[in-house]
Amino acid sequence: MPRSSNSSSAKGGPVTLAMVARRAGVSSQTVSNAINSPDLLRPETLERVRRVIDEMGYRPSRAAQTLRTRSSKLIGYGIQSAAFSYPVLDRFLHAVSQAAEEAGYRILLFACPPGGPTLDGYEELLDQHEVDGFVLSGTERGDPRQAWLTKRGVPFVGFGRMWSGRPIGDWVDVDGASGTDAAVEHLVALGHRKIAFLGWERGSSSAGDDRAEGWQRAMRRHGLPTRGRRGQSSVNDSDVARAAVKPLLDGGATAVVAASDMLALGCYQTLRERGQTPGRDVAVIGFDDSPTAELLFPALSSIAQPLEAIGRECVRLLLARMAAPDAPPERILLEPSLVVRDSATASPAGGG
Amino acid sequence: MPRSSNSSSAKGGPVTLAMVARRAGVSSQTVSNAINSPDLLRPETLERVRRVIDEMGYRPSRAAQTLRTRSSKLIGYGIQSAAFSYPVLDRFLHAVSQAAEEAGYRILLFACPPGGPTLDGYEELLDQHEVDGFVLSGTERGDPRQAWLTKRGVPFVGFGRMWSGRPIGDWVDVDGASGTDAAVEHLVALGHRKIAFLGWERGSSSAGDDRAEGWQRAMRRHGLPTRGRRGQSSVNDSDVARAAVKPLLDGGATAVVAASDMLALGCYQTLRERGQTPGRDVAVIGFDDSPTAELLFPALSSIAQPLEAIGRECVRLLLARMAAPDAPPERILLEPSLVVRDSATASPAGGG
DNA sequence: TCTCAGCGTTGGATCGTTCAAAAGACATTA
DNA sequence: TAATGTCTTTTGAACGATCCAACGCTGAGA
Repeated sequence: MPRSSNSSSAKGGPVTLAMVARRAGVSSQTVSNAINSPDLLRPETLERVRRVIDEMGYRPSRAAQTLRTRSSKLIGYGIQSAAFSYPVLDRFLHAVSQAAEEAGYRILLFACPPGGPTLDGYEELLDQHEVDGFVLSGTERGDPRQAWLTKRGVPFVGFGRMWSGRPIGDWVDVDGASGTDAAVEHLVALGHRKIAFLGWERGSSSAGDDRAEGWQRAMRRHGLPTRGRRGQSSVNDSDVARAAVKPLLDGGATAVVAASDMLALGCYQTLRERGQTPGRDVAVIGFDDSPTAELLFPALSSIAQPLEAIGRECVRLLLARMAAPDAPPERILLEPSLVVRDSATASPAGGG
Repeated sequence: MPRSSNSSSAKGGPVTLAMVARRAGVSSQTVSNAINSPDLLRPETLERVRRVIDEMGYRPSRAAQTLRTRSSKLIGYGIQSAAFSYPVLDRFLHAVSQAAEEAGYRILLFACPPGGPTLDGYEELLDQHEVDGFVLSGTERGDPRQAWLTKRGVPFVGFGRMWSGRPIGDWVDVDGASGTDAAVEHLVALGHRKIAFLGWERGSSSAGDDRAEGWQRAMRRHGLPTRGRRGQSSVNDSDVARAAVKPLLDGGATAVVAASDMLALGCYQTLRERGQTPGRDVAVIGFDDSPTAELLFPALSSIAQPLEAIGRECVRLLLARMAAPDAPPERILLEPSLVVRDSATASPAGGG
């Protein structure tokens, strides 16, 4: 089957609908139908048209489709400045892209200025009809995007719960509380009782609060005290992170559950500085399962997010919203999974 | 100045060229000229049209522009499967996006299947006129993309030298050799003589070979032997990485320069396993300056790539290629910078 | 016999923009 | 006055697809 490409570099320019139509001896509308509503055609016509499409290597022009249908089949994603580094962004983007492509969509990147996303970028993309919807991430309290997009009737989905006052919009999130809960369970089973939590400042990050919550409820369930066992670091400051670990260790903690792998690393640092060995003297569990986790010594136990599923669900919810703008919002909470490595396999040194 | 938005959610649909024209009392072509060739208009007409454009919040429809001009103002970037994790991808993508936007372009993501990029994704994007060009990364020997794109006359730029036989195409790369050379210089200044290099298998990665080369030439310049001081790990296997470090340490190396932060971490692991402390017993320098480098204990010295500059140059070269398809190829080699942290500040323990 | 819905297909209008070329305005020159 | 040229604006036709309203024909129901 000689399937030549629709290359515009080949002589004669791109293959158009009309060219296919002429060669197949039908009108261009019929060719269009062959692609978009094959059931309208008589089987033999369909067969013939399809063969010609294949022979000529025809592919519809996205620009023309977009102009006519007013749908670009593009999904916008604002990529934040690297200030707040997200170690698994590459996997997330790959997952979203792949899921989008399976539905005939693609991801359009645009740069969000440092210091939090503004609405300008979103407005420009919309006004120019460049995108059909958005995937948001890093949605925090006070983020104006959700309300603004909702008001304008723009489809969007958030990766991360959106808790600006009353909940609005669709989102997909990971049940962080469930993850830290499982981490505590694992540590308790090993015999740990003094389990600390190292997170961010209360209220500064909703995901952080969520993860703290899981730790707290698991501790309570086992009748273990949490008082004085919660350390608060500021976001993105490794010095503060290290300082925040100290009172926890001074309090005799034999295990630390951290709200991110970065914080877990701060914990490693402080332990090393004191001449202690992470994993042996104090068990550590991180969050995110970033690529470096398994390369550390000892290998860092961490709570892995199901990124492929997240990407899939984001796209699914977004397409559903486009199809039914007035349907009730849908929220998906996915389970993370605890990846146990050497940093959390030992029982407490002093017996708990 | 009441600048209302071009929202399609507002009643009446989007603002078009014709609507602006009617309101300004000119033809739509004149409005188009006001935007694309302002010098054709009489100053007072230009002023009036511009005011109306601003009042109505008009923004040209990208789809219509694309259809007419045959240029989508989009740049394709194939994001590889997460198998080969690249820790600074987020910073690279942000940099490229930002640079692209300053030139009126945006980045279109598409998922490359695991196991190396295929041409299908590129062909589809081209045939549908979705992109004007590509940014490639992870270009290795035997990569068919460069030759294929060149043959079809598609503009592209590589991040990473493209060494498939004779060089083709434009690229931007980091002078890895210069980076490892500087690392050796730094270590020599500290008094180290037995400086090992931990890289990947010879020939498996061109960037890896390049980085090895810099180490070798610096060693030779100082009259230091390199024999038996080069360790070879396979890509992406931390066990092999750890094993590869051992002979280097057994050989009495007091410092290790690694071809990536991942490999440097393997080095940390092996040292810890032997009860040694990285940075104190053996100096370690990584490559990439991934976000975790400064969070390790001791903080990992690393060679940082100028990602913002890389993004800017990629876009610049790509646009130049589009403007002049037959111009001679341009290659940019950027200098990385050594970031010294605790892992490489001590003189050799035994005196070198 | 007449109407009418359904069949697979078609022609024409349309989406919003830019290109090419014609047309108008105005001053200059013969 | 008419011809010439320059500067500014308009007209008409694409770009390549989809939407809509019909086409002529058949068979079923009234």
